[in-house]
Amino acid sequence: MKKMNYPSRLLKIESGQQFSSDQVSLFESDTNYKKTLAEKVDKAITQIIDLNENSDGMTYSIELPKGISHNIGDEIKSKVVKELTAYEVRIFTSIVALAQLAKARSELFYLEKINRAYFEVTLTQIFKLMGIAAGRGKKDGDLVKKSLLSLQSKKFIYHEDEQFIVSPLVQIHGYGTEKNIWDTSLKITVDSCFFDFAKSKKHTYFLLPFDINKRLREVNKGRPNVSVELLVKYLYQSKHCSNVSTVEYSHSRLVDIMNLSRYIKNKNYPRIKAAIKKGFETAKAIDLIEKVEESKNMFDELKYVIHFK
DNA sequence: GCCTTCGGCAAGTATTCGGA
DNA sequence: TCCGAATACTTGCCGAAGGC
Repeated sequence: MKKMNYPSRLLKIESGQQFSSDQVSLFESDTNYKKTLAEKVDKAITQIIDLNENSDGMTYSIELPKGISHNIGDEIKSKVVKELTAYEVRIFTSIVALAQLAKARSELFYLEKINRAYFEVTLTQIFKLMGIAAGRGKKDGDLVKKSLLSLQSKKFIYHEDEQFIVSPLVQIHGYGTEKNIWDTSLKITVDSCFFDFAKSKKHTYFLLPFDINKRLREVNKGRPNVSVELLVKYLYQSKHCSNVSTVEYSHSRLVDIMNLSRYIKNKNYPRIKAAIKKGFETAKAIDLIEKVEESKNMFDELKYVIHFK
């Protein structure tokens, strides 16, 4: 198996794009809808603050999707909102791959009542999919463990049928305390958005190479950039879902999907272009795209025409 | 003169390297 | 194999520069 089926829905949640503009306008116009969401979010925030105040060294947090305006003060936000790191994005990729491998071995179990899937993994398996060579030191193990823990203490907001869900996407149940951290089996449950591929809907997933994290590590040294990792996934999605060899992204769309508003917030505008450039350079380096041309769309806005390999 | 933007700095984070 | 140091890169912040 060379490629995994990556659920499009998960990618949307990762990049804060889980609500369409139609849904966003519904939140703004439909008071009932808005109230339901606000109540859920408020409840989650209270819970997070509570947990953080009485915590065991863990930091709990929430991801707020784009377009959903909610009255949360900056002071509260700084306490509860923590953006996804590139490492966490890579963990998502690894977990999707492992869930799929478990499914192929009939070792993935769907728990209907909580709409989650259960399976078991080892740190060695996660390591391999993170692209880190086996037999590395304790420090690397701690790093992966830390990201896993950070992911499970992070709540995401999304939609399941007519229901709002505010919940972690990945949860680890029963961490092994054995000395051999590498081959201890970790009991994991993931939300249903991890296994959308099980349904027969067309284009609810796209193909992503199993060794994508390894390739990304090879071409980019040092601390990884979350925007670059997200763009690469979106480009794989575009390639999978399109019959033509080129695809166009407007500048503002890239700012959205790459979550570049963090630079706008700090007025670091040059970093936006730099991040986009680095994203394309990375995609070229992993042989995903051939070249990118800059052009203008019908609204005279900057757009990028991407030629796939 | 005020506001926006830039660029540099320090702190934080991930990775590699090399000595014990 | 482990651990700290060095390296590479990101991020947040703040003051200086520039435009209106």
